[in-house]
Amino acid sequence: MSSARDGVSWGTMISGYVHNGFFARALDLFDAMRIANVKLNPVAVLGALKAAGEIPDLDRGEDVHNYSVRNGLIFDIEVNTALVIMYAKCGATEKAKAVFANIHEKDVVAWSAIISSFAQNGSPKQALLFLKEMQVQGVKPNRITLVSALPACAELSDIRLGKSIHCFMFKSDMILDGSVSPALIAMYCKCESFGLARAVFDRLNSKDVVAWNALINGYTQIDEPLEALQLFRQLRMTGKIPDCATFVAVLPAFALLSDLKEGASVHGMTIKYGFHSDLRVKNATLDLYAKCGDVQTSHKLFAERKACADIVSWNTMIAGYMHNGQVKQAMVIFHQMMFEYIKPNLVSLVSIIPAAACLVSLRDGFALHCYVVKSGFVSDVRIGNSLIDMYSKCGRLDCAQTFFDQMTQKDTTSWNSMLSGYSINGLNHKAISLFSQMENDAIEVDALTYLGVLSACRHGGLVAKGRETFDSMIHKKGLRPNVKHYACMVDLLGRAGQLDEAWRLIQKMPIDPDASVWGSLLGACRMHGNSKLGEMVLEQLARLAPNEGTLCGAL
DNA sequence: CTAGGGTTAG
Repeated sequence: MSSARDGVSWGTMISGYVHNGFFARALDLFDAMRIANVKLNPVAVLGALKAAGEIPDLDRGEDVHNYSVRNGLIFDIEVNTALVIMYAKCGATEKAKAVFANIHEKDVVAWSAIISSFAQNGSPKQALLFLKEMQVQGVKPNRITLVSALPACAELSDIRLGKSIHCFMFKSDMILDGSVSPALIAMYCKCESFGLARAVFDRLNSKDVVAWNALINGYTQIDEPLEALQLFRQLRMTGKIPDCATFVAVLPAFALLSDLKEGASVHGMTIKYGFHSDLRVKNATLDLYAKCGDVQTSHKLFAERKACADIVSWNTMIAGYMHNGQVKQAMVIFHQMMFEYIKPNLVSLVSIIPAAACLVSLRDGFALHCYVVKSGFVSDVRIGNSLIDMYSKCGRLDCAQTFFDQMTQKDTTSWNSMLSGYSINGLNHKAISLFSQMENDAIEVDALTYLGVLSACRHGGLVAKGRETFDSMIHKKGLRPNVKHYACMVDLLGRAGQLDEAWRLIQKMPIDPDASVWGSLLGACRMHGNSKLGEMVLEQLARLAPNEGTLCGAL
C-alpha cells in the first residue's frame, strides 16, 4: 500500500468523524496518523483543525498548526483559512489575526471566514473592520460574506450598517436567495426594528423553517410570548416540520408566561420529534421548568443525563434554583460543578455570587472572589458589581470599598451597589456624599441610585435631604418614582412626625400604593399616637388583596 | 475551505 493512498484514507476517516460530531476521536486519529508517520494531506489537516475549533482545544489546534508547518502545508490557502477559524473559535483572537495577515492572496472565502469567526466570537467590531478592509483591498463580498457580517451588526445594534447591507443584497439580487433572510430577520429583531423584520418575513415567497425560527425567537426576545406562540401555531398549520431551533425559540415563551401546563406539552412534542436529546433543546427545557416554578423537574431532567450536560445546563440549574429562592441548592450545584472539573464561566459567576450575598456567607464570598481573580473575570464590570454587593451584604464594607476603588471601569450599577452598601450598613452620610460625587463626576444616575439615597435619608432621619432628593429625582432628572421610592418617603416623613405630608404624598401618588406604603404610614401613626389617621390607613390596608406584601414590620 | 435561525445572566 502506498503511503500517499494511506494518508488519503486517514484523512477521509478524520473528516468522517468531524462530520458526525466526533471531534475528540478525529483528533486522536490525527495523532495516531502522525505517530504512524503517514504522509500528511490537506484533508486530514482540515478535519483536525475543524475538530480542534469545535471542541475547542487550543493546545491540540496549535499542534496541528505546527505539524502542518513542518510538513509544508502552510502555503495552502484552505489550510490557512481553517487555521484562522480554529484560532478564532478557541478564543485566540490575536493568533487568528496573525495567520490571516500572512495569507498572501486573500480570497473571498478567507475574508468571509475571518468575518464570520469574529462576528461569532464576541468581536463584532473587529468583524466589521475586516469587512471594510476587504472592500478597501478590492475584494468583492458575496452573499456568504454579508450574511456573516449581519450578526455583527445585530450585536452592535448597528441598524444603519445592517440596512445598507440589506440594500446591497437587494441590488445584487441576493435577496431572492431565501437563505439570506433569516440573518436579516434576526438582525432587525435585535435592532428592535420589528416592522422591518416582519416585512422581510412577509415578502418571502417560500418561507424556510429557519426564517420562522428567526421571527419566533425575535418575539420571545422582546417578551412577546403570545405573538411567538401564534407564529408557532401558524408554522405548524403550514405543515412544515419544526426543527430543534424552533423549540429552542418557542420554549422560552412558555417560561415567560409561566405556563407550566402548555410548556410541558411542548416538551412532550420535542420528545415526539426526537429533539429532546439536542443539548440546546434540553437546556431550554430545563429553563422552562425552572422559570415555571418547577425546579424539581428541571433537576430530574438534568440529573438523568448529567454526563451530557454542558456549561449552559449547569448555569441554567444554578439560575433556576436562584429564581426559585432555593439559594442553598444553587450553591450545591455550583460546588458539584467545581467538583466535576466543569469550569464556571462568566454567567456561572454572575449567577452564583448573589447566592453568597443572600446566604450572608463570607466564606463562599471570599472563595468566589478568589475564583474570579484566578479565572481572569475580575475586570468584568458585572462581576465586580456583584462582588461589591456581596461584600456589603456580608457586612464587609471595607472589602466592598477596596474593590470599588480599584475598579478601572465603573458603570451606574457599580456606583449604585456601593451607595446602597453604605445605606444598608448605616453609613448614611457616606451614601449621600457618594451621590454628590456621582453628580459632580457626571455619572449617569437612575431610579436605583435614588432609592439608595432615599434609604440612607430614611435610616438617618434626614428629612430635608430626603425631600430635596425626591424632588430632584422627579423634576431635575425626570425619573418616575416607583412604589419603593414612595414607601421610603412615607416612612421618612412619618417617622419625623410629618403625618399630614406623608398622607398627602400618598394621595398624590400616580400609582397604587401597596402594603409597604400603607404599612409605613400605619407604623408612623402608632409611633406618634395618631389613631384617627391610623384607622383610615387600616381600612385601606384591609382593602388590599390579602396576599399583598407583608405587614410584619408595621403591625 | 467561508454562511442563515437557537439555550444560561444582565
